[in-house]
Amino acid sequence: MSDKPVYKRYTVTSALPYANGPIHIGHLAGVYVPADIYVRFLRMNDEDVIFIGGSDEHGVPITIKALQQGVTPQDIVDRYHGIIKKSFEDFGISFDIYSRTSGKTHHETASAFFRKMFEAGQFIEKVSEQYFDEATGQFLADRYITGTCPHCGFEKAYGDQCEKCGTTLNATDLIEPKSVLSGNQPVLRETRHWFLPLDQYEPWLREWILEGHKDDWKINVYGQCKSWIDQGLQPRAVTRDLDWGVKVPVAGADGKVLYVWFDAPIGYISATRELTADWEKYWKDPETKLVHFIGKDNIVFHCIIFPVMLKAEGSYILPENVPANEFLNLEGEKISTSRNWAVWLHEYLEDFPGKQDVLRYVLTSAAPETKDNDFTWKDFQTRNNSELVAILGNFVNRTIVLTHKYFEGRVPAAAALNDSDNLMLEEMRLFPGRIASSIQSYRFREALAEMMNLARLGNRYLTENEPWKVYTSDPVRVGTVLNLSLQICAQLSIVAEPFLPFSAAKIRHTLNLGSYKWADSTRLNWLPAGHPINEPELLFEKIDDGAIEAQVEKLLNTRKANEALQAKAPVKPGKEAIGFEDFSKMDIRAGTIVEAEKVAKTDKLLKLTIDTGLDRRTVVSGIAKFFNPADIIGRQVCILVNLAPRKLKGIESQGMILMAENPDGTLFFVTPGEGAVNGADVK
RNA sequence: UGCGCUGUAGAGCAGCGGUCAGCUCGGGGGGCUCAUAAUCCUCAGGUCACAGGUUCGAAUCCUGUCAGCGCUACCA
Repeated sequence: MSDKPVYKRYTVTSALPYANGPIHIGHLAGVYVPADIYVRFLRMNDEDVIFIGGSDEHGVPITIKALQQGVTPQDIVDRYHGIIKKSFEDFGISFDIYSRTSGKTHHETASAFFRKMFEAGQFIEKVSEQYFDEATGQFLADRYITGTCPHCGFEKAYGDQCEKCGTTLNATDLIEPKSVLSGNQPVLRETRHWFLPLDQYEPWLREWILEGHKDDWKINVYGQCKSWIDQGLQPRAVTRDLDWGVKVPVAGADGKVLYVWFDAPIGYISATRELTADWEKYWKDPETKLVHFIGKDNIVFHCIIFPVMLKAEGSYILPENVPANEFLNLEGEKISTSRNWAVWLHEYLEDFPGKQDVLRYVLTSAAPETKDNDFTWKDFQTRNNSELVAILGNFVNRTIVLTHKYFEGRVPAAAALNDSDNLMLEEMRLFPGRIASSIQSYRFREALAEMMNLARLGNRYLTENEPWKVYTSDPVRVGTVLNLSLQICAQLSIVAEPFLPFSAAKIRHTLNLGSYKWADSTRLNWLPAGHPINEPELLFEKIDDGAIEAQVEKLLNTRKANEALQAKAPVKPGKEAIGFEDFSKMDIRAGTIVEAEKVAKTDKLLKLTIDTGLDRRTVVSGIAKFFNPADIIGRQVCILVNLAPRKLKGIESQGMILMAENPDGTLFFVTPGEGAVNGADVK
């Protein structure tokens, strides 16, 4: 960091949460808590810093959700924007502004941004054929088209991906495509779009990222960027045929909007404009340090695409760092908004009132900084009870209580210091620097642990000096010990501020202490002798098993509800009638599985060898989730033998095992029944 | 399929070529009693995912394998 330029101010952004659901602990741990720690720290250093957030409110999923619920997209985003904004405020995420991309300023800003690039010839225009729904008179986004997957025959595949077999699709690949809007078959129609030629920026990206940020970007971020650049960048469309979003501000672009990933990051700029008339210095002055806090899914957009946009536009600075975190799981499973598998911030705030700092603490100490991590309620409880309560809360409490007990709530004078005092003070002096250095290099977990070590130092100091024993013989010595212990509390109130702002304020109140800057944290003499302090109040309280069990119960209910929902899935509707000839074309035989093994690097596939009576052949079958290879060897099954061979993961599959499938996806073998010989004809 | 990140004591992490592999929580033992049965000291616990290789020396570098997660272009 030493040979880096010195910055005059900071622009800190945190990923714009998508306004189709509330905020959950994954968002917090990955993005908002670390960003908030960072900016609180900068503010304490008297840095000129703005902290930008806002809701990302465009994009197809929101229009789909609106359609499903029979309301407008604006209704959807209004609802979630409100919930999100309020929960951030209550939680103490200290945004300077929390804006939204459906706002007027944003539409103007994004529009102007596009126009400037457009006029400078920064886009490529391409005409292509896309599906158009004649009934509703609009082009269809890929997610608005369903049809039969050409790979697995699943009938509800989307235009971009088949959720059954996972294959990435083009809408035009679908067999019998249908419009989600009208149910009609859409027609292909020509449409014009604008593309950002990322490929042209490849040399520049190489220089800027691969050489310029080799050492200061996190390894996961750098690796991901390198991977993208090395694979070769392609032009990306920046417009869509949709009516929800920022209108494309170009003649002849009616019915088109900016694609959501193009407009969303511009939202950071729009929010800054709303915040201050002086916004340009935060975005265009090279002496401003721009930092994006994001999750790992957003790396490419913030490290490649948005920088290319900024570069192409020409007048903006580039991010100095993009500290992306990995993901947080919940009780061993991926957090999922749609499956309601989450701890929602607004619910947490209701269930645990006044405990913002507990969650901040747990999420910071278990932050997924280098790899995915797991949040469990048990861990939440343990960290609260045996760290926050036992180490930090207890130290402050015992110091305050002792001061009241022996000195009527006034800071006693420190007499002559002995070696142990001086040693302790020397250690104390080191903490602020260490914590600062960790925060500056985005190691918040480490910084927090260091802060806790200061409380540990305090506990050890008290225990070693035993004021409760010494008092009868040497009250003056006790005065010294408590004076120094109180100074530790004061220092804690300063260095804990970025992590635990609510508790830091509580300590300050108890100590009857004003606010201090980070630079004051090495002073060590904040409390003069005679200074009155307030009555002790507990910083943290124990969380009992009942509260934890209630939360776990809540999750179990969610899981049950999800399973019930799955089981309730309706039986598929019948297919259209076929003639006997069609049926008799199929050659189905009884056969026996003689070998079975898992196909490497797949979840679902088993490689089976089947004795069909006619021959022995290899069949690759997607049943690994339900059957172990060892359990099915020797089992008799029905097999379609005259199916054209197909390669799966490089293995040629010669036929298909007949399976019955429940609506929830559970599979069952279709068995010929006792006495059937291999090769028996099934008809 | 390709690429990226990750894999270290029961749990969460640090170390990333060279003193006995460290820290926090949990567990065992002891001390203290000011404190929310909290604190303090101490002990036990690891063939550093696996297999090869480079090196005087590897958790640390290289190759391969396995596992988790993500990305692979319209997904926010």
